[in-house]
Amino acid sequence: MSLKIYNTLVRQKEEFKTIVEGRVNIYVCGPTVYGHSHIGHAKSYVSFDIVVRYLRYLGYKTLYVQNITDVGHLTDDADEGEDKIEKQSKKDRVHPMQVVETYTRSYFEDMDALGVVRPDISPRATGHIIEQIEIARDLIKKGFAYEKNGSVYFNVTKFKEYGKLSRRPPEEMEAGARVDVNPEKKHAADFALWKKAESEHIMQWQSPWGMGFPGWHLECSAMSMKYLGETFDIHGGGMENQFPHHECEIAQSECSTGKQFVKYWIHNNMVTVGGQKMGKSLGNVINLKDAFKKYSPLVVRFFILQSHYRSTLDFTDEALEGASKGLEKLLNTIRNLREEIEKLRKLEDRKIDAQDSSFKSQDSGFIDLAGFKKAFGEAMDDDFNTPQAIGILFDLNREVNTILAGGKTNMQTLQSIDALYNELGGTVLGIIPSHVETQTSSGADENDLIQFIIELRTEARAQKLWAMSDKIRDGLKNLGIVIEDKKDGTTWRRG
RNA sequence: GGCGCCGUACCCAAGUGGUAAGGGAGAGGUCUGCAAAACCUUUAUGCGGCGGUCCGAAUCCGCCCGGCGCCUCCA
Repeated sequence: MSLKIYNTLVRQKEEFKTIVEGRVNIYVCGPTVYGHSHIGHAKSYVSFDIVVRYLRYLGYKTLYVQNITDVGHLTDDADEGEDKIEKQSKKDRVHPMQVVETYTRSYFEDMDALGVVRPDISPRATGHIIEQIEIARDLIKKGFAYEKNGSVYFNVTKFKEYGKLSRRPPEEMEAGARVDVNPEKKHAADFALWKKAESEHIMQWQSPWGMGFPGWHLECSAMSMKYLGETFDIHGGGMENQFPHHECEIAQSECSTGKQFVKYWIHNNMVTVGGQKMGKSLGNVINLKDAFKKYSPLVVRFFILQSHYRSTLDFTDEALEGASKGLEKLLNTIRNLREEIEKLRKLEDRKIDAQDSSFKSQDSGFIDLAGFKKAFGEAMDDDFNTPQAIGILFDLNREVNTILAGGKTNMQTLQSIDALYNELGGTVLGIIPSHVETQTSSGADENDLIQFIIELRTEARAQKLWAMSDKIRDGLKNLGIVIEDKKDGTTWRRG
């Protein structure tokens, strides 16, 4: 088996082949930082996090670039309207760059919480004005763009392949255009590479066409090609950006270089809330910081990965609760597994001291770890099928629980299982933390106190004082400590 | 109007030609003082409907019904 990726350019799954052997260059459209991130961002960046994690897991030396859009993204994609950052800065009465800084930090804070591995390079549009001007100049020189009143527009009629990604040729655009045609443009579908700035516009730069600022699409071409080359392997982004954003990126880049821009286009689907699209105009946007108050970031991540990245994800309390329970089940097993390993380690130390070799002869249930690993890989190879991969983790879970319950274990098997969980659920999916809290994993005074209370309860139970022992258990539960009586003693966890 | 997606049990969700993964919820059982956890069994002769192709279809084709998205904002 080898990795297959659904390429929007050809609308089907293709075998993944890198441009340079063993290396992958990937660019993903980053956020426009004028507000806090919402669950749509979470779905998008968790999805691409999986792409990057899996590529690295497969051994590809992966360079991941994701931009921060801090200028040029207008409130209207038809090159009209205000700059989003400037608009927010007026609202908050702070400098645009303060808006940018505030929400960039907020973005990374949320992504870190979700376990999203940071991009290798997070370039900002304002830091690449020179590169953007250079492409605009080049396109004018080559006859693909024209200047009008201090603004520069790309002439879509000069690029016969315009529309190849979104399958939306410009001829068809004109008829159904909803927006008024900008009189500066030769064709309704022409888009801005550079916009003339009015004097009150705070963010503006010197250019060959006077003071102005870059068009939204241009930054991605400039920054991706600067760091990844004129042709690179993967470009990702949200489905809604297929048109016009990505279509425009292709036009600018390919006309400028004369080469193919990107080999594989990956687009992730959208989040709906209660069956409806999530959008500002509908007022149903769920910010991550709010969502995290109710569901842990790990639950949100797990929930996202339980559906495929090309499917829409419906955000409902019922579904999140289900995901929360499911993840708890998975992590419970990991906790029990690691506690068992801890227990055996202590036992082993003692036995070795006593020169008793009988301990090691204990047999364990057979578990086909290689088979699970293979099945997991096949799921991921099939266009990053995380729901199926998670299903396999649950299959593994059942077998591990059976082994743990049977009590016939040995160190080596348990450690191999733990290593596999770490590899598949940890490194690749990022849903199994390397440290799941156990009663032995942290040694605070509080833990000793809990242990002491449990001992008292054990004594009460020995005397069959059920009312008392139940009272202790209920009391601890109210404090967030869950007690479980097992064959060989009582364990506890924070629940 | 143009382009596209989806409809799988009570809920979420894989499966895209070979006879329905997984999670949640529910039911029964084992273990346990009880509980929890765990395990076992169980819950779609059927995958929106109707036709068609095929030895064989949830999967391919056609029509119909229903829901949604992009072409404004938004990942």
